[in-house]
Amino acid sequence: MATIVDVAKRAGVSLSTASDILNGKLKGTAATAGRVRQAVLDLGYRPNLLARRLRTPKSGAIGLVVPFRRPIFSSAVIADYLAGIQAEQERADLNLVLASRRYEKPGEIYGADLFESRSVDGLIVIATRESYGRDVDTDVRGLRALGCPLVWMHFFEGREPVDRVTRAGADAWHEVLEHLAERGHKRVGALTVGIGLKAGGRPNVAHYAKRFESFGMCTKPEWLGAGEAFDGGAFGAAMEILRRPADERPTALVCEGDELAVAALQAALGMSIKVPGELALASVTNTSIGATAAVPITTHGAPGSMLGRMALKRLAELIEDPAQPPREVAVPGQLLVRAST
Amino acid sequence: MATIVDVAKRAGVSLSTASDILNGKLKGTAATAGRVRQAVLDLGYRPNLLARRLRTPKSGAIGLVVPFRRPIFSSAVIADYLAGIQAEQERADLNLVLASRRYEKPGEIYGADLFESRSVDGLIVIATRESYGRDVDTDVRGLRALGCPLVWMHFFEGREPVDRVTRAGADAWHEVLEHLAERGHKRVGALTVGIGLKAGGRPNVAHYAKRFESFGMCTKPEWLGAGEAFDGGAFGAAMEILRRPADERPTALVCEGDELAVAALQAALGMSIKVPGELALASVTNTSIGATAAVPITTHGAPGSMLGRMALKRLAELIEDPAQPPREVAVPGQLLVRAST
DNA sequence: TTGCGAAACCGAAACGTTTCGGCTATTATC
DNA sequence: GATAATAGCCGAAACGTTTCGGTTTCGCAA
Repeated sequence: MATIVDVAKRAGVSLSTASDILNGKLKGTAATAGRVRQAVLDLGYRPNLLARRLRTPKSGAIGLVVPFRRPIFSSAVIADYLAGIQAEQERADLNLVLASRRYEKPGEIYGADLFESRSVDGLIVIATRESYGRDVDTDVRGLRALGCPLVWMHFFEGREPVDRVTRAGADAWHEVLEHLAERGHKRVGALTVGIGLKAGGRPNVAHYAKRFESFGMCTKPEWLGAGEAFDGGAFGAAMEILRRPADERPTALVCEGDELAVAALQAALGMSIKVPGELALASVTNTSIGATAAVPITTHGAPGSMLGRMALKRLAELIEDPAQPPREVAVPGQLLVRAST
Repeated sequence: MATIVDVAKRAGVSLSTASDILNGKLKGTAATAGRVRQAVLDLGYRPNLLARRLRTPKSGAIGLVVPFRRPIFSSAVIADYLAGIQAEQERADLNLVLASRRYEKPGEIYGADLFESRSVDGLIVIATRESYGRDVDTDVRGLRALGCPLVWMHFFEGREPVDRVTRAGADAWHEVLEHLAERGHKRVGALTVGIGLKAGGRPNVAHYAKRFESFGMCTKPEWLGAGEAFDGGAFGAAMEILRRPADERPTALVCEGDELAVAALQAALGMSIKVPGELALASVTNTSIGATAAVPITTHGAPGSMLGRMALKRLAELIEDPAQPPREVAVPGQLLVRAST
């Protein structure tokens, strides 16, 4: 394969001139510049990124750590993040290196191997429920000690300050409930996987109840264990709720994410319950699948792809200037009223 | 960060000795070897892979091309492949570089940029429906011209010979139908996305019908446009089928993949149709989600993760010895009878 | 014509490895 | 105890870039 030396030789210039011209450091005579560019075309020269990166300290790639046990990419939320990251990556001309391992050997730190071997300039960690129980503070400290730029996404249960991209989420429940209250709903159910409002993986039932009461609603929240939601559990839970007699059954259901809402939608349609006529459905976490459901789901918040973009942008900043103090980027959300309410 | 020079200096040996010892090319005296290893620990030395790969012609990474428009990772099939690829990658100690772009600029070849810049040693292309209509032969030829080791997965509509990993799939329909015939089913429906049996994206209805007839079954296949399946379309189609009066409704439903079968399952459960009592369900493409459904789905074929593993293994072979003629690795499948029939 | 600043161009060094050929010390063989 | 074979160790070159510092050339004003 052609190297820059071949190009230079063919163009009749020195190696450094060729390099400078190709990198725009030197304009050069119209004649020389032309010869160099022509030589590139003739020889089909493509710079060897390995060599380039060896010289310039950046690797031009970022690592994506998605600790997983099940095939985690099948989650709509993660897929949305990924879509955003990829879109931004294409713009920024960075490579994306997957490090979706389990990192469960003792002492192993999320993605540290990639950074230490200079394969990547920084990391995006998308911590899923799989990392529950893990002492993520150790990861954060370990990576900081290495000087590894890091942006954390999704669940974080540590105490260490760390750069994160989150949804400005505390208001989602509020705004969705408000919306349902305006529509006159009094009996409202909740379908959640039992995380998000309180650390530890269990829903704070009292907390839910209080929020609902403040809108004059009564509720009976239903939740699923972590993971169940993906295995048809959400569908079953929705069926359970909807099988109640019509005057006990909620007139609206707030779900933690669009995936749950879609499951509930399918349960309702299967039981010939009209949406939104007999059952309104809303989700508090916007996901791409909500928009394309049989009845598009009212939801809240910025799309996950936006969060992905922000994460990559922030990481690029950190790589540029690693000395910045950790900062949480909260992407503001808003209510997206769709057909399901 | 410490380099191998620092290690050598600290251990009091020459650079090349340190390198040889660390790479096992040289055993060395117990004393020297010990000093070198200790120096590595003391300094926290990690080899700079960029430099290593510059010297040795391998990059130690493979590229994963998943042309996508929608967030494609949310497909259970792709997620399964990925899981297998990752499992194998972890074993083989290769990096995985994502190139999930659209590659839709004219003349752009799947993943060629990655290979030309020596970022990867080879490519796995997972062509989804998104690449329909693309002239994939150009991609195959282009990559071959570059000398890029290549393994193709999933849909392939080209003529060029190419290394592929496929399911030994033609028999899946046969075996599943046979199984249902043994169970005494006469009225069997089919739910498919309309590809696989014939190029061009349309199902060959006559072909289906003939197969069914050979088992003494009558059928009325139902199909969905590409993409619809993911947007709740499968669920709707299943509902449509199941709403027919009980003596017209099929007693069994064969679905193209577990995802469709799960959608049908949910539709059935919602309509209080017992599975498998009143409706048997089977899929002809094994996917991880079928096993964990509310009623585990009878399915056929090797799991997608196995295909992923095979693809990576084959690619590793090709990287080792690129001169091999293209070969199709067909992973044999078998019927997996589960609760749904 | 002279002087001067800017631009063009070049050679060499550097990035951190691996590897090749050669030298020396050690061990094995007779 | 002499010689051959082996293992230990080393210096230098190489991988393909970018970049630094320098020299030459050019164009323009005085």
